[in-house]
Amino acid sequence: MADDEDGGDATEPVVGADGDPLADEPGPADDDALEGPRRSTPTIYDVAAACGVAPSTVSRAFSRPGRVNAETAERIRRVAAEMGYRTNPLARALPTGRTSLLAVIVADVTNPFFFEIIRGAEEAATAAGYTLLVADVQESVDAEREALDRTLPLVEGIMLATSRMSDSSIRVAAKQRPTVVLNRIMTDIPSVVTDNARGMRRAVEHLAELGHTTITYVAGPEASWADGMRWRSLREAAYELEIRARRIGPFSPTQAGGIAAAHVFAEQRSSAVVAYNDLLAIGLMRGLTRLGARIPQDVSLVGFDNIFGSDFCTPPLTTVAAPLRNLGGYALTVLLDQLRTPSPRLQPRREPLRPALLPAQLVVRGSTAPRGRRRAWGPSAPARTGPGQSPD
Amino acid sequence: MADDEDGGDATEPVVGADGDPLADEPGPADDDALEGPRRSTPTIYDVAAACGVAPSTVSRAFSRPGRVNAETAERIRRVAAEMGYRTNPLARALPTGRTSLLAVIVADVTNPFFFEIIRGAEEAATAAGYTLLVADVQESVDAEREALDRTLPLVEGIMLATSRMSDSSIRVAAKQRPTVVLNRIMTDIPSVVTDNARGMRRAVEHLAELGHTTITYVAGPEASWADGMRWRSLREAAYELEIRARRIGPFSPTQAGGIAAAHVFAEQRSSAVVAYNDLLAIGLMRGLTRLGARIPQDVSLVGFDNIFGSDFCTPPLTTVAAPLRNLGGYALTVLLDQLRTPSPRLQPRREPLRPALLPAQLVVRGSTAPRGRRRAWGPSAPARTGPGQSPD
DNA sequence: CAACCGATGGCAACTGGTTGCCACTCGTTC
DNA sequence: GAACGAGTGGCAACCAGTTGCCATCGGTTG
Repeated sequence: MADDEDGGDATEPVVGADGDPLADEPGPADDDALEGPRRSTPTIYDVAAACGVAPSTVSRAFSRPGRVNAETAERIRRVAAEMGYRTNPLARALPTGRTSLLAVIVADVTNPFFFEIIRGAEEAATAAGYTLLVADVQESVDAEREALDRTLPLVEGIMLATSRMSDSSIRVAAKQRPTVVLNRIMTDIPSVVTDNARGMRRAVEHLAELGHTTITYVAGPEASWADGMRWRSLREAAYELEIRARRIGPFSPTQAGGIAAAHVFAEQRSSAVVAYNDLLAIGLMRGLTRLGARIPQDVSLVGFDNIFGSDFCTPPLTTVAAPLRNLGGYALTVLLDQLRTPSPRLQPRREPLRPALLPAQLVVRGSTAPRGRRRAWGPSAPARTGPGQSPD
Repeated sequence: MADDEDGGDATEPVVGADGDPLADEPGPADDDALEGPRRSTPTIYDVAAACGVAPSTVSRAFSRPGRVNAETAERIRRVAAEMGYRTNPLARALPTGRTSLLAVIVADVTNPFFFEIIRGAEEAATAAGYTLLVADVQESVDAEREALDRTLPLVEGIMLATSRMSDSSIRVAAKQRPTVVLNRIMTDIPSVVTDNARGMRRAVEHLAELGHTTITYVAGPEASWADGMRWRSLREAAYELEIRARRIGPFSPTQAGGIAAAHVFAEQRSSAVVAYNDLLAIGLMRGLTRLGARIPQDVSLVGFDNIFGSDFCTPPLTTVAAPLRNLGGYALTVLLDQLRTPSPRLQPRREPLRPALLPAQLVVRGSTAPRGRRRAWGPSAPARTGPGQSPD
């Protein structure tokens, strides 16, 4: 988070695009530096000539420490620096295949769930000398396949953060490049996931301690693995703690979905709710508030993921925090490990690969409270005249 | 926004990373596909041999429509498709320099200000057949320079979304590749900015219509161009509409900065506030609420940018919406224009380049209201016992 | 003194496309 | 019948590095 945009000086309130921003009327005087902008960067051949050595020696001076006499290497490096030599990554990549690029494919860059994942991955990649290529596929399987097609030949490895593709499509990709999947478990491809089960367990314990005896799970999309997993975990935890568990949904995991869920929930209430994710929880919060319920006095609400914004909705959301930054960073580490050990990929294995489970953490904020006595709210309840809800 | 993460099946609650995820105990039976994973993709040479033509003909069949006899070309394409030939982008890029890559350097991927910008840029890039490389520089000038070093030789053009570097550093980069800057105006490099002046004007008019007579501007970072511009525009608009304008700050444009600003503001109040950006505004909102002020009854609050979350804080924030998606998309278009017209870059020009100003839009939500009568709030006011603010 | 060896540097092939230029064919025109 | 020109295809150079292999050299060992 932190700093923000710079801005433009608008002393010239000119609106609209320049028709041809680069049109340059042929001037008489200032064409002195005719071939100025054409200066291309020097190559190892130029450096070699300047040093009186062979190009291969220059190449080795940079990429094979020790292979060249120390003094010679030093001289070459000095001359190269003076000439402003920079090795051309494309030329290096062609024979070696080492592009120093990694790709992360995210389902939706505008979903705050991914921000910290990208940040974590980028950090780890940069630290390891790699550049990260972020591709947004806007929740489309076709776009994902195309992005993969485009980037696969370019990169040394790929990280699929929440792929929408089938397992077999993922395997096809993994056959070509080292691959790691996030938030999804595959037995033949390294996986990194949040420990949803434990996170849910913590959430249920928290609600139980507050005296709640029935929990409603507001489900996300049916196709989501996480959704199934969270619901199962909730049920198991509730069983152990002797609490009733119910389920409504599925709903789209968006604010709109949450608002829709609020109406369904109003028909079959409970004092506590766990939502599939924060976006849904926030929508639910808005919907319930509009229906006259007070949170957390009437309904305690728990979300999942701890995305940006879950701390400044009102009340701030209690949520099971996914270790987003670590998720991205750790997944990238797994990818780097694969790059370092050039073992045959996707060999049929005796025992399935075990996923890495990263711990979730329950962040208790303002949306959960001890169970109060029952109170009327909702469409059928008498209109409230409390301190004005904002006209939204 | 929309869909969200998939999830892992946690029937096997195994924690931690696999030591060596790819270690494969040498099995006796399944090594039949010995050179299976080693199959490299076919090249134009393979295709040429299969077709009985020269490699150059294959190359032209793909990249020079019409240059090759239609039947021959068709045959080549068919055979290539059968063999699964895909042109190697690296090999193509080496002689031509056409990598089909563009880079966008953002100051902070976790800042919601950038989400839609990235999305817009990525959309435009993909549509034009380019792949977008997103680099996050975490607000660090050094990291930005390094990211630039790393990506410049790889890409065909760069988009600097809110660069922290000096103008001259940007010019150095622009000398090497077509460049466009966002949220910053340079006279010799194409710029795309939000029309802050008009946006601010609309905000001031809105507050004036609500009866406010004094507006406090809560400033962002001093180094920010946008900040200076917004303050100037506010002052000018206020002057014309005969309203008083005041200014406090600078503050860090974060939620924390906003909370700090709340305390300063409490000392010298006014009924209306315009904040440098939404993050600051949201922090301010939280800070003021904690101090006992009611928003919008006691203080009307306007933010800038309309970032993710500004609609679900309480009350929802009235804000000057930057056309984020367009900003990214349009800037990318400008970049593509430069790529298409290979004119000399950065030639000294008679007349300065005019920036493209994209219109902002005032989004009126719940944080602004008609000016009410003065009411006591703040640390000195008698403690309020209103409907419980959540324990945050 | 011969054989050997490690250190060092150069040669040339290789990565996989692109493209300028030339050669050939065939139909047209003077 | 010669000259011309468009349509096609091939040759070979080129992009800028990397790397296997060999030659040379000085020093060491038997």
